[in-house]
Amino acid sequence: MPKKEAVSDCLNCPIRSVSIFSGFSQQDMQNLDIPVFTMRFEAGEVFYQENDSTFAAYTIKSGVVKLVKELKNGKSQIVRLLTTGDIFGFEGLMDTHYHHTAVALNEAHVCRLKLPDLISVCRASPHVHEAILHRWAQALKQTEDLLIELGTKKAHERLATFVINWCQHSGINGWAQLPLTRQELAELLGLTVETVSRIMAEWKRNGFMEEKQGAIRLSDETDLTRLLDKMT
Amino acid sequence: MPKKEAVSDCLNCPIRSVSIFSGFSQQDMQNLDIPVFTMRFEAGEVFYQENDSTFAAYTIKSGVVKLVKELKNGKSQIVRLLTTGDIFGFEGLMDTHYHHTAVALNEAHVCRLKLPDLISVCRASPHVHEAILHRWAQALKQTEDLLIELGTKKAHERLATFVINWCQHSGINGWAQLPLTRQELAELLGLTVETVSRIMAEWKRNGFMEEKQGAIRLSDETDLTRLLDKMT
DNA sequence: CGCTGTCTTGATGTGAGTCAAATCTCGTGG
DNA sequence: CCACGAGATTTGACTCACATCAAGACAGCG
Repeated sequence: MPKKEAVSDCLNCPIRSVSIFSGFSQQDMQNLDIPVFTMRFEAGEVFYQENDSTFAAYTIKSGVVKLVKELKNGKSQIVRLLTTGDIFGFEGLMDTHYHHTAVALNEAHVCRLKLPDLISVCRASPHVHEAILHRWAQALKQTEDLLIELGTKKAHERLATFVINWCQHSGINGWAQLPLTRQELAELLGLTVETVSRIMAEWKRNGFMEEKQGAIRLSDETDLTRLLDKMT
Repeated sequence: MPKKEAVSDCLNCPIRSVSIFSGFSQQDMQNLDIPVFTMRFEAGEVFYQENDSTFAAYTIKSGVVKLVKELKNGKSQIVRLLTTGDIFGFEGLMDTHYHHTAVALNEAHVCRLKLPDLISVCRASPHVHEAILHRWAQALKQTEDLLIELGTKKAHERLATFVINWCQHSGINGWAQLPLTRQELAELLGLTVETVSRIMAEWKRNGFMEEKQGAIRLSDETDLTRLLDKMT
């Protein structure tokens, strides 16, 4: 069960600078008189399902969230991965139903904004409107990048691109928490569990990569990188 | 050479109802005092290249335009196909460089709006701002759909989905102009020319499809459709 | 009418999917 | 604290869809 923790203190939010309220002054924030709730979701918990009626939008304070689409044939495709500062559920601004299923991959802290409130903020503030436009653009770019991976690259290359990016973004002295199962990596990259497993196992044997309790580290980044610079 | 035809008569534009000015009244349109040019591009002509400095945005009055990305390894991926009513080059609103190369696939008539003008219109009119947000959302959806095709489906299915959609949208009594070469179909669907050619040739032999001077027709849509309803 | 580029077709190779089973991990309850 | 069991991961053997390489066939156009 997701837990509603508290009314958010947006004014002092640690991620405000990257949020949709980033352009706001102290004053603006104080005028922002709508309820925002901080909530905690456990790994595996679902924010909403594809085709549910839209109801609220979310900002991630910490944690990783996947947006998935399930197909009639039983397969799933992860469409986007979201982390701190990212927003989701904003299709509710223009559509009556969610476009994806949103699931927490690890413990996640998010702020929830009910849509009617969001809409009124949007109307009132060009800042927010603009910020949201930016987020859409960003999402599109991200999706296009993944599209290109799937359309033009082989299994090794897709996985290498992903792992390298992931380690760059969330790496602490080389080690990066990897909250995705092999299955999920497969669903993201358009592969099968077996293929993902085989490749990662191979890299670990090679010494390209280490893995320890859900975290990975690229031992010799150059090797894997060499795999990539032939491409892009 | 693209030909600048004339200053556009936006007020009486045949596609105004689907344009970003769709919410505008007669009055609004008359207040809209910025230069818009109608231009004609021939098949193969390039609107702009990826990484060019952004300069103008376009609305399609007629014709088909592809947005492509070229990779270091020589491959290309078509990221989106655009037709009447679609807009492109709008990343210029938030970025200094174009994200794709835009190419006309057949004779195309477009309206060109210089970015500084567009920005001022945007600021002045929430209508436009909102319309653009909608377009962005639409582009994202379209890209996600393609992503799913590439991530989860086999060659036959990808091609079938595409052809069926294409014929539904642009079909006149069954016949639909198909301004894409096999090569371009391949670049859109993450396949090779040979695979595309083989599959389409097979369908033509089977009687699933006919082809005549650059146009196609699904003879018995049910057969091809049956291929698909197992999926989605 | 020949040339260039597109499309088709065949022969062959291989990357990755499929099926199946062994092994590892980790949370749970005894 | 350990044993158990469910799920995740790895590995192997096999298959097959699609890429690759290599020619022809077929436009459309100067």
